[in-house]
Amino acid sequence: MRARGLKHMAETEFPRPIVTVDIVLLTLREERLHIALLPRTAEPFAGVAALIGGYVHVEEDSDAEAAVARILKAKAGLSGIFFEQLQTFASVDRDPRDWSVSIAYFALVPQEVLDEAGVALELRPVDAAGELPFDHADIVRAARERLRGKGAYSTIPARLLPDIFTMSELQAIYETVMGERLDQSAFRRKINDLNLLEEVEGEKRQTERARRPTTLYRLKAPLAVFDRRI
Amino acid sequence: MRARGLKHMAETEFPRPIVTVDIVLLTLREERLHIALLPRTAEPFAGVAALIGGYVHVEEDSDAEAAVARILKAKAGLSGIFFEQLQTFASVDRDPRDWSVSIAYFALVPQEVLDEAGVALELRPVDAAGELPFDHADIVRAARERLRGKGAYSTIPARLLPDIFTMSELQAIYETVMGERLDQSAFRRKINDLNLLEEVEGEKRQTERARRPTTLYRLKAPLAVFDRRI
DNA sequence: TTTTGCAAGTCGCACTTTGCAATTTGTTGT
DNA sequence: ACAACAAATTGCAAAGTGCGACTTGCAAAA
Repeated sequence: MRARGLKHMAETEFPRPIVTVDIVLLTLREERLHIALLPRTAEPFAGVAALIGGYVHVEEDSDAEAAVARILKAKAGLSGIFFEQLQTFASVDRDPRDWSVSIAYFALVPQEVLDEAGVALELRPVDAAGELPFDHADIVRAARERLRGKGAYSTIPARLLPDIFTMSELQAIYETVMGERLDQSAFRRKINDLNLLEEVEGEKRQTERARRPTTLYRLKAPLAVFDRRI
Repeated sequence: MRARGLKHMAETEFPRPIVTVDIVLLTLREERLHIALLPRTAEPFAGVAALIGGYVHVEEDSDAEAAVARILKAKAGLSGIFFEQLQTFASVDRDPRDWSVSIAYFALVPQEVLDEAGVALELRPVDAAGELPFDHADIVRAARERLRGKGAYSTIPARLLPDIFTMSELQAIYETVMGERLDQSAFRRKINDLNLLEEVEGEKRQTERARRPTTLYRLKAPLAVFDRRI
């Protein structure tokens, strides 16, 4: 395979760029969105906190999603979480080594799942992430915008919650993702009209202090898209 | 630059995939969306009509958009037209030569501009494009969906029209892009409320047969996004 | 036992946005 | 003058939304 790649590079006379994937892994901590970062293990920027990412391994990965799944498992101990392609960043100056292509993904994980993964990730508030190497700050910004944009029209934000959740938790997630307060009665009406959820019977949950027990729900479908804003 | 690439490939031990850009160039012919294709000049699939595309030239292109602009100019005689990144297709089996990455773009061009370019492009209805090499059928499908999706929430469809157009032409474009009929009075009301257009005074146009002269408009901003569907 | 506090969940109503049908307007050809 | 025809507007019912007030179920405090 290696030889084959080099052979064709010679034939076509075109030097090839570096190809990597980078993952903007978002989760919720204390009501705020955070990105998960890892210290880089190699130059350039060795030791600096950066997006989870790595080279595409052409012998091993059948496609870019396979590379993402492999890297999430190996570097963050996560599998089966939601991710989707965000945007590709490709230019001569984004990496000091060479012309480079980063196929960027964004991924969402409930904080419970991240805790269980038991990997030492650095979490930073997504809106105050500080300095990041390469063009990772741009990538994070693009992810934030995409989540805000698609969040209002889909059940993607629910991927930040465990499978079973309350209506208030769902509303809080949407508020966080969209960065604005939502009216409670309108929110419930819309969610009910859209018929996205099913009640999980019999398992009313009590929270710390005394209050009316909450109905629990789960998503009927893993992903639903609607054509009006929530 | 070439040597630099090879040097680092050796250092990192990772063979690099092929990197290309492919462009889904859409235009309007007889009220229908068409894709513009070009016969391939090299193997594989030499002579077969395919998406406009080519290798990223790392010595020449500062980023992926520069590669797109270069290729559009060289292969289709077009410059200054609208394009935006669509999605990246990256897998071991999409190109028989090697593991390959195609950063796909979609572009919109008014039919008048395409005619003036004077390049022999093959136009096929986007919804009946027939056989296409590689995974180009998937890329076209993704472009069609993206246009339908974003079209309803932005002035992107107007990029299929000349700078100056009538309200009916605009409505017809939206109908074509979204694949559904729209109510005339509701459409006009919405467009006016959104305050996207400015009247071009004094240049009322007459069409073939006798009718009330049409007001002409142009977009105030090259691209506007709204949060309700047209 | 009653009261209080609190979030869950519902209701009513004004206001806005939409979908649809009918009407009016400006032009040319007969 | 009027027929024909697309451009453009109007009126109204139906649907969707924002907002405040109200009811419900529970447990701790009185």
